[in-house]
Amino acid sequence: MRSDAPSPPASKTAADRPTLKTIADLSGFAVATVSRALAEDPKIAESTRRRVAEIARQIGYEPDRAARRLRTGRTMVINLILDPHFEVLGFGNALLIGLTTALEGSGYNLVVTPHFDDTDELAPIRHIVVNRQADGVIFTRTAPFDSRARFLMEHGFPFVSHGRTDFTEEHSWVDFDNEEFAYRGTLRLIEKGCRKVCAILPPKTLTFRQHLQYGFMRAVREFGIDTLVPDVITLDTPADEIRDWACGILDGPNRPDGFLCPGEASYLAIRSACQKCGLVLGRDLWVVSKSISGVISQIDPEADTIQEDVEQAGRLMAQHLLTMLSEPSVRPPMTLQSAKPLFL
Amino acid sequence: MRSDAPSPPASKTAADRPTLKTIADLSGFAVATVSRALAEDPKIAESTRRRVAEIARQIGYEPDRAARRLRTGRTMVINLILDPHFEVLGFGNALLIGLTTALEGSGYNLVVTPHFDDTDELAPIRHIVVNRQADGVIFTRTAPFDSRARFLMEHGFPFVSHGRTDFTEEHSWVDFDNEEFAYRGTLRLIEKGCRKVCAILPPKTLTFRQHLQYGFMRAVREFGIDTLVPDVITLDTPADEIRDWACGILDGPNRPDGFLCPGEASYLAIRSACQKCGLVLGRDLWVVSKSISGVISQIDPEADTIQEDVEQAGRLMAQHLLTMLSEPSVRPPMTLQSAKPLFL
DNA sequence: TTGCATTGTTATAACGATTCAATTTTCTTC
DNA sequence: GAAGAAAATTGAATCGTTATAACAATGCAA
Repeated sequence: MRSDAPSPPASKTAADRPTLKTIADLSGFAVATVSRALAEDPKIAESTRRRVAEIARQIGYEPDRAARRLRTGRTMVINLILDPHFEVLGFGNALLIGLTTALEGSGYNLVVTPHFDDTDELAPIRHIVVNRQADGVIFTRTAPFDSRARFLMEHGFPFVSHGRTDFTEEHSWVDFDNEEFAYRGTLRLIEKGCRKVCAILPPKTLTFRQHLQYGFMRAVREFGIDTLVPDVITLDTPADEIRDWACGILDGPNRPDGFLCPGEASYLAIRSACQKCGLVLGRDLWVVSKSISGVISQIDPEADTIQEDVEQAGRLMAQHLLTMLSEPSVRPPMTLQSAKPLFL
Repeated sequence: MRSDAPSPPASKTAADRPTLKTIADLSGFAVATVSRALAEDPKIAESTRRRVAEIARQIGYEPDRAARRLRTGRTMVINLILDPHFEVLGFGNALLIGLTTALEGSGYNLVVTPHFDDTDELAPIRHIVVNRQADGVIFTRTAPFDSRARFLMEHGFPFVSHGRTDFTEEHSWVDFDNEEFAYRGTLRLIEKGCRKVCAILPPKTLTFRQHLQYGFMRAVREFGIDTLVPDVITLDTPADEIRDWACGILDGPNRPDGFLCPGEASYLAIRSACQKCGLVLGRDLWVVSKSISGVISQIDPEADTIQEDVEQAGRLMAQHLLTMLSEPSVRPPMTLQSAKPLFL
C-alpha cells in the first residue's frame, strides 16, 4: 500500500504554528493558565505544569518572539557593532564564533550592525538605545574615554566592550592582557640577543596602545635596550605599507633586530620585508607575534608567538552580558585574558 | 550660574518613545489614519499625508518592530547561517561586511546563527522556517544536492546560497567562477614552465570542488601536463598539516613544480613548506593562489594571485534576497563572479 | 430635494503573549 | 456541615501596529 498520497495543495508549513491558544484548547486550561504554567509560576499546580509542558513539547510549541517582545518590552536581541577595522585576519570571525556559540540556547539573537563611516560612531548605538532595538550591546576597540561606553553608561544600557576604558565608573569588559604580552614578548626578543627592538602599535586613540606601550617600555628599560616606535605606521596600516616601511628601515643604518608584532598581518608584513632584504628570521632578526587565527604558528612552528584566544573572548563577552541581563543589580563582570606564550 | 542641576531621577530614555497614538493626538487624526498616511495609502488625502509625515519626522517616530511583526507576520530579519568552516582567513568577515553594508537602510536586520555540530545541518534552518524566525536565509558552501537548499525550496522559503547546486529547479545564488580561476591559474603555472602541477581542492562533498577540478583538468589536458591531486589533503585541512604534507612531497622524487592554491591558508602553507625545503618560489616552484583578504598580494606583490571579491558577493547576496522579498514572483537572481587575475 | 457615487476618515478587531484582579475550587478547622 | 483560608484557575486588558468594514462628508446628476 503506497503512502505517498497527494498532499493537500501547497501546505505552507508555518501557517498554523501552535500558540498558547492551541495548548489551551488541547489541555482544557485557559490561555492565562498555560502561559503561567510554562513560566513555571509556583502558584500553578505542579500537575498542571507537567501536563502543559508535555503538550507543549509534543506539538513543538515555541513562544512567538514578536508577541513576547511587544508585551514585555524585552527584545531578546543582542547587538554587535561591526567595526570597520576588525583586524583583517581572524579577529572578527573568532569573536563572532565565540559570541554565537555562547548565545546558543539562551533565547537571545545576535544582530550584527555595521558602522563603517568614520563620522559618527555613536549613531548606531544611539539608534539601538533610543528605539529599543536590543537588550544589550557589544562593541570592540575601546578608546580611553570611549564615547560609546559613556553614552551607554549614561543611559543605563547593558553592554560589554572588548577593551578597557579609563572611566572611573565600572562597566563590563573583556580584554587581552596586552601589557603582559608586550612585556614577555619584548623580554623574549632581548633574550634572543636583540639590541634594538621595534614595536608596531595600534593607533593612539585606542586604549590598548597604552597597555602595549607600558609592557614594552617596562621591558626595554629594565635592560636598557634601544627602541623604535614608528609614528606613522600602526597596526591598522595596510600590510603592504608596513612591508614597504620595514624594507626601508631594514636597509638603513642602525636597523632594529627585533620586532614586536601585536597582530598577524603585521607579522606577515615584517616576515616578507625581512625576506626581501635578504635577512633571515632567527639569525639576523627576531620577531615575536601575537597569533589569533593560529595560522602563524601553523605555518611557522618555530616562530615566537603569543596566542590571544579571541573566540574565548567572544564567549566571555556573551556570558557577561547574559549575567547582567538576568541580574541587573550584579557588579559588571570584567575579565582580563592572560597572555600565553607558545614559546617556553 | 552652574547648569549641572540634579537631573530628574534616572530618566529612562526609551520609556516614552512615540507611537502612532502620539502622532494621532498631535495631529488630531485617528490612529488608523496616521498608519495609512505613513504607508502612503493613496486613499488618504495628500495634505493629510504631508502633515502626518512632518510630525512623524519632528518627533522622530519609528514604527515598533515587534508590533509590526506580530501584526503582519513579516519578521524583517534575514538569517545568516554561520558555517564552521568559514575559511579561516577573511572569507567570513568579508561576507559579513558585504551583507550588512547592503542591508543598511533596508529595514532588515541580519541575525547570525551558528551551525557548528556536524550532525544535522538542517536543524537551524528548519527551526527558522517552522518558527518563522526570519523572512530569508543565507548560507554558504553548497553541496551538489544540498539538503538545505532542497528543504528551503520545498517550503518555498526565500534564500540565497553562496555556491551553486545541481538541482534542476532554479534558486538564487552567488558564486565565484572557480572553473575560470582554476583554468587561468593552471595556464599561468604552465606558462611559467611547470611540468607537474598540484591542486589543493575542497572536500569532495562541495560543489565548487567540481568547478575547480574541471578548470584544472581542462588546462592540464590541453598541454598534457602531469598532475597531482591529493586525496587526504583538502582546503579544509589545517595549515600545519598541509605544510607537513607538502614538505614530504617536495622532498620526494618527481616532485611537483607548480601549486594551485584556492585559498590563502593553503598558499601560506605551501610557501612555508617550500622555504623549509630550501626551495625558492619563482625559481624552483610556482604557486598561483586565490586571494580573499588581499593580504597575500600585499605581502608578496610578486605572487600570482587571483582575487575573489567576497565582500561584493555579500552585497550581491543581500541584494538578491531583497529583490526576492519585495517581488516574490521574480525569477531568482543568480550571479557568477568572474575571476580577475592580478597578473597580466 | 432625493439618490448615488466619490472621497476621506475612523472604530474595531485582530496578531500572541503576559499580568492584574477577580473568581472558582479545594482544603482546614471548629 | 458551615465558615474561612489557601490554592488554583481564569477573564479581561494591554503592548503598537495593520486590515477590514463601516461611516461621514462632499459633489453631481436627475
